[in-house]
Amino acid sequence: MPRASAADAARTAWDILVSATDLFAARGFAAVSLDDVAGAAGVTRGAVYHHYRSKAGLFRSVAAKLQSDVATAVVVAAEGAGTDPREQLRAGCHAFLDAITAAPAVRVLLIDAPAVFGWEQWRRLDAEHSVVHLREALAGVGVPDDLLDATTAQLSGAMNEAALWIAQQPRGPEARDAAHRVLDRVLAAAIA
Amino acid sequence: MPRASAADAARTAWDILVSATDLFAARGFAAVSLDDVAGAAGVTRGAVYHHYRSKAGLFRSVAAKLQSDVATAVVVAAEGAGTDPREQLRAGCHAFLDAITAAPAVRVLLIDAPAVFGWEQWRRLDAEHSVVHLREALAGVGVPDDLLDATTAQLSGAMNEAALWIAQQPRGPEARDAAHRVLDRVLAAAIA
DNA sequence: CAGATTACATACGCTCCGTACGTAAAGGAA
DNA sequence: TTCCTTTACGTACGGAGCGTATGTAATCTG
Repeated sequence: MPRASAADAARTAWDILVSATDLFAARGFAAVSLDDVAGAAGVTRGAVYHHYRSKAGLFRSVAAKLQSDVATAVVVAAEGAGTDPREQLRAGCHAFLDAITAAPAVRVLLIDAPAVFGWEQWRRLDAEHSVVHLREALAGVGVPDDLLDATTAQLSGAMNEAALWIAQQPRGPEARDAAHRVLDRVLAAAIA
Repeated sequence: MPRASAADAARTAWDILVSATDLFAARGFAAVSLDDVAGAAGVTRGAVYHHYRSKAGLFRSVAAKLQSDVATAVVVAAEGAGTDPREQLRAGCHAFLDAITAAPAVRVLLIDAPAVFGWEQWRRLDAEHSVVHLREALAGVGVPDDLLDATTAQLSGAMNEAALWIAQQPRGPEARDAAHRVLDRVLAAAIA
């Protein structure tokens, strides 16, 4: 089979990434083979291994993309919420809930990623992109240093579980509303 | 090779379960083969498949055992905390943190289980054993019905993440102490 | 325009899961 | 005791799927 130009190659890599995102989100990491991904992208496994190191490497790229999208939404919301650190924290947290439940991100980021990468490695990736902002925001509203990491972890855990709960709930709007209200109470406690 | 009596068979099943628990906790579900488990237990894969339906079935038994141990510790602590529902809730939650971080349970229950079973199925198993008590306790301290599930989810998520955080932290006692203090603040908010 | 490199496809070995089958001992029934 | 059935494994086999090695043609570079 012939070969494509540099631009086409980038397109191929992108197609693979999109197909992989859809399949991983729908079936989970373990239930998706690289043949599935290659077939959905219209290429063979050779192409996948050319653009990504391994199945885990491909998954890493998928997760990084989703993570980045969520983080962007959070930052935008926080910056658009004025200058009060408390209000920025609130806006960012609520935006996180909405962003991570809207995308096909929930399963990939919150279920499979820790298992595929191992928790410590996943934690580092998460910390670099998303949790940094939460940690900084909590520091900004006066959470004491010795409780900062523990507070960040528990708040992050609460939001993640809330996202999973929303995603699985049949009544979408009501569940989302309830989750946001509970999150406000939890937030109030964390920054009290 | 000869055959063992009924008592010996139960012992074999138990040995397999123990070996599997150790290996799954140490390396994670995906990185452990049934040959590894069989070898550690001193049998062949045939014995494993005789006592358990599949790799996932074996993992399910491992998770159920760990889950049951944690739940028992929580119930004992709650019952030993007097009759005040608030105090029972507090005692149960703190006992949960200690129990799940003490056992080799963290990785199995909080990282691999959701990925292996899928979140909804895992959620059902978890709800039956552990989260029921949390939900009942929260209802008992006056959390309104329309926020009960959301509160249960977020509190559970906060505790799970706290457990993972403790397990990964180099300074064990300090981290544990910080997590318990933050948990008290979160609890206070949830039941306010 | 010729060699080097890129962008794939193809082919192969290896690991590992699940199942089918074999087998020998245990636990009754006569 | 003796036979028969069932249990408790071990062994052997097929298939899926990952990763790597290799082939090949088009593109880029000088």
